[in-house]
Amino acid sequence: MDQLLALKYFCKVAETGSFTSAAKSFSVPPSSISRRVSDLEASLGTSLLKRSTRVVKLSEIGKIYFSQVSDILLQLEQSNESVRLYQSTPMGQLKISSQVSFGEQVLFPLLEEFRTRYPEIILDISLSDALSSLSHDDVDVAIRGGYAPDERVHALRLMANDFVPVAAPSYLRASGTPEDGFQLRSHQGLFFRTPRGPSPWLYKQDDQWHDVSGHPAAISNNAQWLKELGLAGKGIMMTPKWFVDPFLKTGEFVELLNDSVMSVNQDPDFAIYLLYQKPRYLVPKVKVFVDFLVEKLMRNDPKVNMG
Amino acid sequence: MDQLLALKYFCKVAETGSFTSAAKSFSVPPSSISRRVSDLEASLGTSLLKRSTRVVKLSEIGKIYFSQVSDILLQLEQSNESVRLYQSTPMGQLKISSQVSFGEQVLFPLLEEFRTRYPEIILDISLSDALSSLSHDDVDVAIRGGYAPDERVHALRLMANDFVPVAAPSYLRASGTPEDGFQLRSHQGLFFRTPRGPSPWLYKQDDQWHDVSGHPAAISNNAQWLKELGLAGKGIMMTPKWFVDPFLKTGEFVELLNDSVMSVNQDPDFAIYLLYQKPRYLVPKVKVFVDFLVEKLMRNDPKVNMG
DNA sequence: TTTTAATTTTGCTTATTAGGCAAAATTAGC
DNA sequence: GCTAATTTTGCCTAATAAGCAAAATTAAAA
Repeated sequence: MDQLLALKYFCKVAETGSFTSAAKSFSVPPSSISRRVSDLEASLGTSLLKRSTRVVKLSEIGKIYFSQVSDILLQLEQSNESVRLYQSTPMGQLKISSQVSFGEQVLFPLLEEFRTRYPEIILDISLSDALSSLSHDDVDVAIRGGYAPDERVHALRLMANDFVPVAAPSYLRASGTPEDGFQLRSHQGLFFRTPRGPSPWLYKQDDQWHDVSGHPAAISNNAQWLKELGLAGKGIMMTPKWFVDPFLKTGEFVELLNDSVMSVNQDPDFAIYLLYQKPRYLVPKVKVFVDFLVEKLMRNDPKVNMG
Repeated sequence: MDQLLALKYFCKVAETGSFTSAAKSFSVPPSSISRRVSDLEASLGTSLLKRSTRVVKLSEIGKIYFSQVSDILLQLEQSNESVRLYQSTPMGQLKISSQVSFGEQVLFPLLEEFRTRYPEIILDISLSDALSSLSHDDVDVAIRGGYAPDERVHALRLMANDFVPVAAPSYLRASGTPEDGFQLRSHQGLFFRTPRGPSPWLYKQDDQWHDVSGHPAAISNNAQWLKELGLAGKGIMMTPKWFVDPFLKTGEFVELLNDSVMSVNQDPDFAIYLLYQKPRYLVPKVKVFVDFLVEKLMRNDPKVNMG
């Protein structure tokens, strides 16, 4: 027996005092109401209603039961309603995981606007360069450089992650400006260590990739420190453009080998990806965050790749 | 969709963290759990659970919904339980309607024991000689002299309602003692007025009923007053034995025409009936009252007639 | 009292939905 | 990468609610 249905029928009969009118309000034949209420009574082993053809009245226990059940139905309806509200108004904690440097450089400056736009969303950002699996940790969205991963997550290509070699003018004055990729091998290098090891310098020539890594002057997983070393003229650094964009504009960094294809990775789909779980019914807080980042970051890089 | 079932499934999954174990506790295949929960999510338009093959966790909204819903399910279970309790422990108001004289003479002396035995039943007695229809007024049981009535009520024959003519010794001394039924016609009569008019005196001879009503000395619907008149020697009264039983024992009243068949009614099934509604599931307070009266009144008159 | 009309209930059939089983898909841990 | 536990899907069967018409019931009117 669909007990909840029976309860709804029973309450409506109790309210209207009639099987017929209850049937009308549910758009079912009166016989359905009669049967469902009878089922309910049978399951409780009690008469809830005193029937007569003209008037249907509640029995004593029926009155008690009705007052309790109608309240319960109301509560349930409110709970369902609150779920729908949760759907419509983005709210709750939004847990974001991001690479450290991207987070500091790109994400943080954007978030204040996001917080203003969605004040009911509480942001919980954790920056880490460790590979975070979405299913493992309690993260709603993750941002990381790499490629589109496994099946169960959406991977949205946020922006390019092209690596370019840069150096401070003081370094170039002291050590010379490399004219082609292979010359990099004789230069000082500032290497970022990913969880999979230091990123090599890759140079593509004639459809062939060559490792042209220079002498390590410093290796770190802290991009900020490497950047400071670079600004101080300690060596050449392979870095995504977005990481040093302000310094390229002021001339504190100079981009090298403009016409060459350089990378730290041979995969052409290497990019910054926004990863989020693929729930059947997309949670609104996630949806608005995804939309927000797309709006802010994909203006000039609209190549989208759904995983 | 059986939403209540889906809610139960969902809560069990949330509690156990597993579809399989939830399925076991309901003795259904895991696929049923999976489908019902999916239905629920679809109807809410949200993901309640974060599934992975090993661990099932609640989503943020799932947590909120679960805490509310599990409470609601608990409340509902308690309501159902309270109905069952009501079933097992006789309690609540018991509305009894009775003829005035029977109530005063027979019922009231018994009720104190009943009240002691079932302290949770609140008795609500209304005495009236009007014909009360059970379906009309808010009466649980009705006691009245008459015959088994319509179909929808149980009519339990409580005890005989034989009418006998009685008179005070002082009256008999003054007016003589009637030796046969027809002599009653020349006597003074104390007549009880039912809602259908004064009750006649009927006398059966050779399978024939004769109206042998005497001269009306007084007519009233108040049996108490008529009894007092009778005791004062003002006339002969046709009365059920139970009404004057104590006075017959003390000799204040004398029963007349012991061997004759006298009545106020030609129906052989005329008796005191206990009437109660025929609910599908007999309310315990009614049941125990019926049982109580049967125990007290039907010892010597066990002829039962179910309507 | 009898009749009438509104209402509930019952008997049937049809449509919907949950259960049941097996196979496929998924993923945590070895 | 493989294994084992778990969830999900596909397909069928069984259970149950809806739908309709007819019967039963009874409060109110004639």
